[in-house]
Amino acid sequence: MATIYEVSKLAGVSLATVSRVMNNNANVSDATRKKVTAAMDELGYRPNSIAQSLASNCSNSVGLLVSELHGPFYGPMMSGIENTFRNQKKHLIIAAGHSNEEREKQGIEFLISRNCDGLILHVEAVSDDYLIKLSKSQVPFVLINRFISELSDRCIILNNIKGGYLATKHVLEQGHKQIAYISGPLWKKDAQDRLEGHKKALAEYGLPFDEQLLYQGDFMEASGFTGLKTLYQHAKPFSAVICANDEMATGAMASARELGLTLPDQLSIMGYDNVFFTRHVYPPLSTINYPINEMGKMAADWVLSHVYQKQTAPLQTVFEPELVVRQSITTNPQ
Amino acid sequence: MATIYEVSKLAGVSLATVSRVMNNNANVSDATRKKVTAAMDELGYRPNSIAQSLASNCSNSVGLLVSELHGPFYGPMMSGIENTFRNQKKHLIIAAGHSNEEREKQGIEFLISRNCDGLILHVEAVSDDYLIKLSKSQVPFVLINRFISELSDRCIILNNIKGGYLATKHVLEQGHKQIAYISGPLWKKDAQDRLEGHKKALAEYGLPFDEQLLYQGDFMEASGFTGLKTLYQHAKPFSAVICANDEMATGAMASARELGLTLPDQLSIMGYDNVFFTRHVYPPLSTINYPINEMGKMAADWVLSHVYQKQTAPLQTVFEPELVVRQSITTNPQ
DNA sequence: TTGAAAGCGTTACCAT
DNA sequence: ATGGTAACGCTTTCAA
Repeated sequence: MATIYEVSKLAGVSLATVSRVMNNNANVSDATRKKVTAAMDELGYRPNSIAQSLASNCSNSVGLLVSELHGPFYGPMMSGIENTFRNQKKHLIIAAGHSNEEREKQGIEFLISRNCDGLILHVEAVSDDYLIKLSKSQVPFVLINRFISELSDRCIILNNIKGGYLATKHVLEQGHKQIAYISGPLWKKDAQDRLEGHKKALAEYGLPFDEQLLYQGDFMEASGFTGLKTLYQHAKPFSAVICANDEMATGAMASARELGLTLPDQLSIMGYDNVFFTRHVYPPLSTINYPINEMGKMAADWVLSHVYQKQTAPLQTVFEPELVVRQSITTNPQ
Repeated sequence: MATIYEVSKLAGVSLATVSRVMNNNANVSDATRKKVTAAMDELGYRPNSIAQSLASNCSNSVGLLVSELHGPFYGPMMSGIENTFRNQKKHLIIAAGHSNEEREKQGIEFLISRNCDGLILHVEAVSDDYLIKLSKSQVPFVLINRFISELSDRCIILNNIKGGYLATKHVLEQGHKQIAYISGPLWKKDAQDRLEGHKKALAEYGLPFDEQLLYQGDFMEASGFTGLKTLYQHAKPFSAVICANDEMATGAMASARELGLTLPDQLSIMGYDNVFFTRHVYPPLSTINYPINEMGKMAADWVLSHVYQKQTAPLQTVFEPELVVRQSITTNPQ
């Protein structure tokens, strides 16, 4: 592999000049620039990005930590991010945190040890304090789907209260009055917010919130399954169940069928996230759109702007959810 | 950030010695090793991986090119890969090729320009020749889901003929005799193989293969939709349709419902890949398992073994598909 | 077992 | 506009 040194020799110029044309920087005369590029072509020269990184103290790499690489949620997010970075010649180093505190910390450590210039973090288990402390350190980072007031300018989030509100309002508008709710784990802010939105909509319709109609799940499919089952067996009757995410809604669907209910006639089900497979379940699931792809892009823009001082479209920090009506909610029940 | 130099000064040893204990290499006396680690702790020393890479000519990074970062197929593959690499302190640089020749080439170029020590490629659009040429160059790479005989030792593939055979055999065993087939794009080897397996099973049951019952799709959902529709409207009757992947099967399901068919009674549908959402469609889709997660891990092991000379479990190059029976195939039709 | 010193391939500052 | 040269932080001979 040819080095900058050989290029400089062949072109009859100094190292510095070659470097200048590489970074098509500074003032280089057209004549020498041509000489140099010709030499590069002749030698098939490729800059060594590692040497560049060392000398410039900039690795051009940004770390991305997600909970899982699989699953319907992270794919679109990573897509958006990868795309905007590649156009900018930055590269993505990806690690998984598995929603587990130790592994999230390890992942962050790992990314930092890889000399990432910046980090995009989708973390769930690590504490606010940890992140606040981290923010005092070297590496700049932006958070997706997490709000910490001390770090509010670097939190890219969805308005979950509104999303929760929209979901329940839609169900109410279809005439449902007895509505069960399967929440996420309530120590998570997004789970709280979605529930809060639910209550808000209920209140707006003059309906009391009934603890008996609430089941606390964990955002995973299985908890939707058992959630619906326990609600159905132990609670008062309800004609609709709202799930705090699509995975649980899917679990609830399976559960409903096992209970012998025909969907959506005997039970309406509402999801949240608009994960891609919700179109494919049967009946197609009504849900709340979570523009995770756009939010990923925004996180990438944040990094571009804050870490690399690039011009980007104006940064936006909170995104708005939208109702997606499909066929899992029945009208005028009973 | 402390450097190796400061550590050496504090510990009262040379640079070389510090380097030795970092790579807990060579023979270093316990005494000095202790001194050095103590100094490191005191300074909070973290090795600079970029400097290490430059000096050692090893970036400890491996490039992964997939078609898409989202979608049900690549997630599990990336998961398997990330996991085995992180344990080995290697990191993954991910790029997307979008099943497009130019972008795949760009992606590979990009990864190479990032000084990856090795590459894992899931490419579809790039030619065999290109890859053969690439194999003569510096970077070692392994291919997933692609077979090139000249490169057979670095092709990690599924036995698709067998998979296609298994799928059709299962349908035949349930008593179906008129079976339609929606294939992938037939210029792709895997699509060909799956179809070949289909024909083989048919032949085994003494049934002729009927071109009229074949629709060539493109592995995307929409083609399953239109595929079923055109088959249904123009072809002779059939009681089952076998799709060359789950996405198309999902499209076919939607199509069937639009045609007013009740599933699975009036039409049995078979998928391929066992992508995770197949459990959630209704009726749950019978399909062929594609152990993509394991294959990803194997690719990672290949790299570990061939690039980093690490000991790994024995390498396996072709994987076997398995039948997954759910509820989308009806028994004894008509 | 340890140390000295020459790289690794760039960038960036200071001259000219 | 161009060149000289010291970093960048580590690894890796080669000697001792």
